[in-house]
Amino acid sequence: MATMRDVANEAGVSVATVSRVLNKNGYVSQESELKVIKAIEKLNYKPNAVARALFHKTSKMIGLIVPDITNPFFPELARAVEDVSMIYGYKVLLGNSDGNAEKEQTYLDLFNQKYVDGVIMTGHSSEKHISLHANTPVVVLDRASYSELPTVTSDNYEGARQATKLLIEKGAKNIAHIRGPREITSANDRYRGFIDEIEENNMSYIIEESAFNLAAAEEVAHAFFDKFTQIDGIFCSNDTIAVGFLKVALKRGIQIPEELQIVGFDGVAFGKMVYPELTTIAQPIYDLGAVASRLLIKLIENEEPEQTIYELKTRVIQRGTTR
Amino acid sequence: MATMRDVANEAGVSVATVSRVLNKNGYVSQESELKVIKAIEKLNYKPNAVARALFHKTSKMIGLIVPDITNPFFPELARAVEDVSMIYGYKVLLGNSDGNAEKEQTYLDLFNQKYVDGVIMTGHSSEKHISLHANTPVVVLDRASYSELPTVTSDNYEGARQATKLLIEKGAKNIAHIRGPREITSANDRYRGFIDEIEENNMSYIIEESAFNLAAAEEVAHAFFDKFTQIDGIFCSNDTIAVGFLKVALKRGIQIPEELQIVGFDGVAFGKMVYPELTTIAQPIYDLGAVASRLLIKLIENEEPEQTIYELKTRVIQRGTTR
DNA sequence: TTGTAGGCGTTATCAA
DNA sequence: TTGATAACGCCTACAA
Repeated sequence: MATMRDVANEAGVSVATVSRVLNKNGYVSQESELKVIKAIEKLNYKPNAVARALFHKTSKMIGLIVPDITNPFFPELARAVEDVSMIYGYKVLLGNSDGNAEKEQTYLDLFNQKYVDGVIMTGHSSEKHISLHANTPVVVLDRASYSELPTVTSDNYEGARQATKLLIEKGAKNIAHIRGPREITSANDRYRGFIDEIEENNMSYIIEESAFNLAAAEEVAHAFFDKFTQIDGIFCSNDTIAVGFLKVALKRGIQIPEELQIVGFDGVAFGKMVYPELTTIAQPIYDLGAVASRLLIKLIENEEPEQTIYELKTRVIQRGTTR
Repeated sequence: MATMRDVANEAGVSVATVSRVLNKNGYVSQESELKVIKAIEKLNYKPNAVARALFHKTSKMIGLIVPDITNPFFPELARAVEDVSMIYGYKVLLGNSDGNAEKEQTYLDLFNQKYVDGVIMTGHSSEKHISLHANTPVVVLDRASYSELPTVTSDNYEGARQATKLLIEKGAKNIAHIRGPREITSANDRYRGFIDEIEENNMSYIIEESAFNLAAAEEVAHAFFDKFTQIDGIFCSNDTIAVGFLKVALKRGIQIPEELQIVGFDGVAFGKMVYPELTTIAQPIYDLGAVASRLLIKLIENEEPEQTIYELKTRVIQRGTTR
């Protein structure tokens, strides 16, 4: 690897001059500049990011912590973060926390040691624990906004109301909500949205709970269908649960959407892979990531962001599991 | 952030001594060691990874290039890479190449500038282009082994034979193969496996081609079912295509698996989300990533690896789309 | 307009 | 057993 020194020698100037043309600051004659540029090309010189980081205490890297990249919600988010980071010249360091505060802190420490310029945290572990180098900005994604930290979420409450309203409009009379885990803020917001909408319509309802994974959802679904036979509309707290219910319903010969309508939440890709395709409340997943990255980068670069809390709108996607 | 200097001052010794206790090399008295350890704790000192990297020309980071983390095959791979890297003290830098050689090279350059210790490349762009700092090891994942580079793949050829054999065993008489794009090595290997198996059984067959995405697959499927009505078994080059065909078949009222059996390839998570669940040839996705990381780390640490080419076995998973 | 030199935080060499 | 010190590659005063 060629160094600045090599370039300087090749061009017959000092390293300072090379640095000047590289960073376009300070005076440098046309002549010198040309020589330097030629030398750079000839040697295929690329500045050493590590040395730069050491000097600037800044690395042009951002850290991204997700609970589990294997969860279909997060790849799209990660993709967005990477895309926009790249545009602004930032690389992304990835960490899976499994929603575990200790692992989260481990990554935070690692990130600090690497001089990452900022971090995006998603997931639901309590953020009381998080300790980061004082002036490293953090933005929190898809998590409660009870904190002081800049936050980007989608409007889970309103989304849940949309879901419930849709079911009612489509003629469902006996509606159930399968809520997600109580530790997860977004699940709670969706629950509240459901309740408020249904009560405003003076309807009765049923609540069950399931973890956000397929096996759990199927188990809950079996028990559910054994117990309740009159239900003709289900709003599930996310698409995974919805698909679990859909599968079990199909297996039991329940006609979808004629006898039973199902609405999910998230808008992940596999909603289009099942048949009938899943009606769902889509979060703007890519946008969440993109907005979070842009916000973070503004924070990093000390530009005053217009806002520091974003709550993005959800969108109703009507497909085959509603009439 | 406390530096070594601070620790040295606090402990009343020189930075050299601090360095010695940190790296456990060289002589240092019990007494000094204790003082240093205390100072480290008191100041909550963490060594600066960037300075270390600068000195050692090594960063304890590995670069991972995937075509698109959004493609359901890669998150599990990435997770495996991250898990085992973490165990050995390596962090992972992620890049999406979109199968584009130029983007790939961009990441490679970035990685070089950051002193990454090794890189794992997946996807299908030609690797003639790849140029990396001479002694940075690379392992290639899920790609042809026509190269000199250390490679980890699964046995696509044999997997395709398993798929075909299964269809035949289950009584399919008129079998089609929906092959993947011709630029993709694994698609070609699967194609060959299909052909060889079917010819050994003296059966006739039909070949169609589809890109590896749902929309394309559905389109191909519609045209396919318009044209061919006798087909009772389809082996699809990956699970996405298989799900596309399944959806269209279901929509057309074709009984699965009674009238038509479908076998996919990959074993990704959504195969269990559809109903009937997808029968498939599973690649050991997590293992692929884990094996690749371990191999890479051995290469990085100059341990002689036992082998440099791995071809992992696939596994037949019989579910609902076969009898 | 250009070059010299010191420092970013660590490590390793060499004297003491 | 310990401490100066040079070096990793880059950047920025400061001097020339």
